[in-house]
Amino acid sequence: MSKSTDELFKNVISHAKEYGFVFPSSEIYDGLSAVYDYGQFGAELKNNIKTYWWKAMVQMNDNIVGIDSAIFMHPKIWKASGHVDGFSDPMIDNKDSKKRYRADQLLEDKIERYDKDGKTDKAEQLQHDMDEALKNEDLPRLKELILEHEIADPIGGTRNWTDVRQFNLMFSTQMGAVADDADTIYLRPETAQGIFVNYLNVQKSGRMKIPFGIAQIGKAFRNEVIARQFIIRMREFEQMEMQFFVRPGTQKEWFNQWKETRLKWHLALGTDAAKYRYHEHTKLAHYADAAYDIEFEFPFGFKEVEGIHSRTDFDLSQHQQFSGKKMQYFDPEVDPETGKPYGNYIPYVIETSIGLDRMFLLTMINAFEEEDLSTEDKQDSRTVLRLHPCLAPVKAAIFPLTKKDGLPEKAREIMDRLKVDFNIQYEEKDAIGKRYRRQDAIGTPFCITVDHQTLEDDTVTIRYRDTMAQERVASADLEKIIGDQVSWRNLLK
RNA sequence: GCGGAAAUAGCUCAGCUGGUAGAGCAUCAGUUUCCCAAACUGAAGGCCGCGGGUUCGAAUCCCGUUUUCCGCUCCA
Repeated sequence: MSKSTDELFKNVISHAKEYGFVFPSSEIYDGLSAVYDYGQFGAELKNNIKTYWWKAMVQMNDNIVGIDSAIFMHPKIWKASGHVDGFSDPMIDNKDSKKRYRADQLLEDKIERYDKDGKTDKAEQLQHDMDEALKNEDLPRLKELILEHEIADPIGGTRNWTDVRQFNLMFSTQMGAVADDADTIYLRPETAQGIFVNYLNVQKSGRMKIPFGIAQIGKAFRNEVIARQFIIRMREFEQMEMQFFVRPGTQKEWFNQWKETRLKWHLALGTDAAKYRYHEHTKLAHYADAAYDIEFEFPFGFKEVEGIHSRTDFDLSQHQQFSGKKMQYFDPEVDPETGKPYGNYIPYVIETSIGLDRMFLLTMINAFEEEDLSTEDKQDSRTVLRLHPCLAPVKAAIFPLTKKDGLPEKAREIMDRLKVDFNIQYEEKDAIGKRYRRQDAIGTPFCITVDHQTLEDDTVTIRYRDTMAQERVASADLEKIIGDQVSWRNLLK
């Protein structure tokens, strides 16, 4: 990482905190690792990003509908999805080789070796001890066993082990007043399952015909071993996901289409296309038959912002098996090859899944500029967030040029008119230039100044964030001028 | 998780070999000015991340801990 990009990232983080975009969670108590809160402008920006996504996905596609499923779900769902078995392992690290192993697998290997060597007594004893320890979730005991049986790192060969730790990516809690294993439920580690388990409800109640999609925006939780780089990897984060249900055999086409559609969504914001790239997964997850990430070049390198995955019929099949409910869809359309309807099948799924917090950070980094405005006479600079007007937290700020002569009253009158349509700020403190710069720092695209001429002919000046140029316009035209610029039409057309 | 670095005002940082806590910007009140960081006057803001230890005395030295950043590792 070069020094300047490193600086950029730090400056964005400082800026985000200083101007009320992102704060460390629980900061007065020293913060909580990898948890962040959105401040007054951050919340607005985040909501605008959500709106852009929701409109582009749900409103603009008549075959996609949106839902909002609960964070708590039946625990069996996570068994069906593979999350329970995939992510609750006792792990141990070797301090010399820095390799991490599953503690139970190291012991299993040892048992096998005892068996091979004819030491069946030892094998049985160890098996018994291990089962006991696993059952009781006695992690110190697992380490004792590893030490007792002199198990060495298969790669490094040393026995310099850390303690055994339970790695479970899912947060768990108890439902019901009595703490009992049977009542353990999880905070969802992804929003996708909320869509899969509602697939039948939506399809039937909405009379949806394949191909169709279900979209959702919501929080997900992962107990990451390490979480760093600001809001790139958080323990509580927000996803915007869409699962698109298609006829088996057509998944490739749809996959390619969504891959392109989603990148276009990003580029419509005016981001430099060179900052984006696709990354193809070569090692596919157990559920996928194709997977691409859309990556963005953050100051610390390319990072995944969005994933487009072809999930086959894995999830719906699993839920059919675990729930005992049929997940099939009857497709009445006639197959030209056979001349008969396609009939019953479990749909294949194309998933688009974007990390909202990452999108937020991307937007901030992309918009952030420390512009040098120095002239020969004096040094000058400004910090400006060049946010797309649709995403800007505050659409316009209204300033009376001075605090006297009835200008504040006039300015407030205009604000009261505009605030019905737009998020507006009013400021009368400090010199006009300073107020302009303050608004630049939070990305407000327009500043409207009420001066003495306003009282005579009802015109105001409008000053543009990006060019810093000013224009005199009729106050009555403001709704149209601002409205045109912040209209979602600019992004969705 | 391992290794490295850091933590002092809202932000950026200074604070020497231990001896009363500092600056710039920002904030608030006022005067003045008025179209791009104005000036002046005044004010507020600090458990020097937290806990222990050494010391007559710790922001400063030592130990622990929390949080953050960097590298590895991890991320179905």
